[in-house]
Amino acid sequence: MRIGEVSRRTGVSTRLLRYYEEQGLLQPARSENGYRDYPDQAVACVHQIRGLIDAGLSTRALRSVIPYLEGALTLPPSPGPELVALLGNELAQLDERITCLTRNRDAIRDYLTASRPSPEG
DNA sequence: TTTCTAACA
DNA sequence: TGTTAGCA
Repeated sequence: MRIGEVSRRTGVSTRLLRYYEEQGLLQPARSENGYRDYPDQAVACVHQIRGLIDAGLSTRALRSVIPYLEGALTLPPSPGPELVALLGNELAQLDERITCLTRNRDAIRDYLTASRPSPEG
C-alpha cells in the first residue's frame, strides 16, 4: 500500500512516515513511479514504533531494535559494546520514568480516594 | 489526486 | 513536525 493509506490506518502523518524511513526505522519498497510501497505489516510496525517512541526511546536506539520487532531475526546479532551501552541507558531512563509515573499515579489516586470518601461523591 | 524531494518555519 | 514549491 502507499504512504497515504499507511497514514490513514495508523494516524501517523505522511511527513512522519517519511522521517521514520530517513531514520532507518522503516524501509518500504519503491514502485516504478517512485512511490513508497508498504507491506500490510507496516501498519502494525508503525504502531509498534509509535509505542516505543511514546515510551521515550530515541530513534537511534530503535534503529537497532527494529529488526527484532519485525521478527526478521531469529538469533540476536552480536551487539557491539556501544549499542549495549546505548540500550542500557535507554532502559535505565525507562525505569526512571516508570518509577516517576508510578509515584504520580499513586499520589493522584490517593488524592481522589481522600477527596471522595463515599461513592456518591 | 496522490506522491516525491527538499527546505523553511 | 507542519507546510510549501514544483514535478510526474
